[in-house]
Amino acid sequence: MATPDTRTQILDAAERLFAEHGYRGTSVRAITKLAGANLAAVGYHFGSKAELMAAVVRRVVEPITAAQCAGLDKLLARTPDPPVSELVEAFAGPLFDEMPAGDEGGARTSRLIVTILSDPAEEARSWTGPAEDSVRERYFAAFARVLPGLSPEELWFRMRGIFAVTAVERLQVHQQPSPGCVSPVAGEAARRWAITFLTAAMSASPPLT
Amino acid sequence: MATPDTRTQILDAAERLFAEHGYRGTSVRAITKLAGANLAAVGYHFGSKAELMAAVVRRVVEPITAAQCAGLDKLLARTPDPPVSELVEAFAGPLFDEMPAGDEGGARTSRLIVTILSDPAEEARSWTGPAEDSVRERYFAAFARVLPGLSPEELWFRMRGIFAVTAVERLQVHQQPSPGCVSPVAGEAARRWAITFLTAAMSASPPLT
DNA sequence: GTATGAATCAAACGAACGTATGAAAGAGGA
DNA sequence: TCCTCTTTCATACGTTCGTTTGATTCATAC
Repeated sequence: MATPDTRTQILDAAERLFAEHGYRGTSVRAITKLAGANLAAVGYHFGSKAELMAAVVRRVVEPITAAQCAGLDKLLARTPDPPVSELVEAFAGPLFDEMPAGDEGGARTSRLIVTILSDPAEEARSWTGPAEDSVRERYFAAFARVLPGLSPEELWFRMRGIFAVTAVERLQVHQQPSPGCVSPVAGEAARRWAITFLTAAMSASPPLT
Repeated sequence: MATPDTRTQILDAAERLFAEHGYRGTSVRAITKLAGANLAAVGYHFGSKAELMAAVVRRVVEPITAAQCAGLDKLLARTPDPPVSELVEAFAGPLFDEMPAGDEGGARTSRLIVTILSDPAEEARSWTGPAEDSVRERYFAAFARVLPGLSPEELWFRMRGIFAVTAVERLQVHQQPSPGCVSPVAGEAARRWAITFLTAAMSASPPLT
């Protein structure tokens, strides 16, 4: 197996370290050292640390967004009113599935996603683009159609809930468990649990008042 | 109104800045400047930046944990098998309610909680203590009793889900909304939506296989 | 061979960081 | 007033950070 070029090795190292220590907790020196590259290579290949982060995020998020989009297309081609459980699966499933090659069981990707979402760095706001917004709006419309009793505000609330559960769940898989707390389960079981949990939550009747 | 002492002003400023920019994104200089104190005051009153963060977290988390604990006591004094909805409310409610004085609508607290949970800094692991673990285990036992069909692993999964939804939800209230996405709602409505959403999720039958 | 462009390298820059120091200021009792 | 203890202050130390520079290496085309 041929060793990948410097640019790719930096992307791999950065993805791993950003996921483990966050954007601000990762130094360019640590990235280039892990990648076996020179310190100046980041500037040469990416321009700056922030642009490197943007490239890392793009590489991770794009296949997830594409899978979410394809899943919705497939669902809507069959029927305009798919079951809630299948909408949930099409939306949340790719967050469990889509992993770049070399990702150790999804650890890097999941931590990175949470890092993107929760990083208070100003740069983080621009790390996702219009494609992600578009997919989210299409799912919103589909959910609104099959859950007509919900106000738009409450539906957005619930969609954020889907994201919260999948993201935090996958994050905690790779943190040491708290004492007395059973270690989280990765893989197929967690995916099934999440779909069950979220389908019930999405299907709940809105509160009366 | 008398201006509080330097120590309190530093705590307030630190809570706000840590919540907005994370632990690593906040400098001691920024904290003391916002507090109107001298740079060396952090070292004098708290010893180090990490110990200041621990003091901030303690001040925020303690009333929440206490309220969760009291709510469970009250519930179990009535019946050993409370409804799931009331367990959910007792556990998640304080995350919406307990706010230190001066908190602008809970913004600082909520962001800080998410910052604690998601900060990749090693120091963050020790920011919560045994009291939080203890409360969580008591709720686990109560949920296990009224949801006998769930394996311990799946129940832990669902409890993490409760936390994920409340934390991320409250986080997003104070971020700018994505384009096309209705702005999140704070306060009583969000609380009611969360209880509904999470009660349904917790009550779901476990997946068959 | 040799010229050319991309890629890599060691080294250094200025800025910002957390922390430490010792003097100055203030409060309270003898 | 004088002494003592707490608190505040300006300042500096040593590190680490992201970035830049200019030379060097290397493959390829002439």
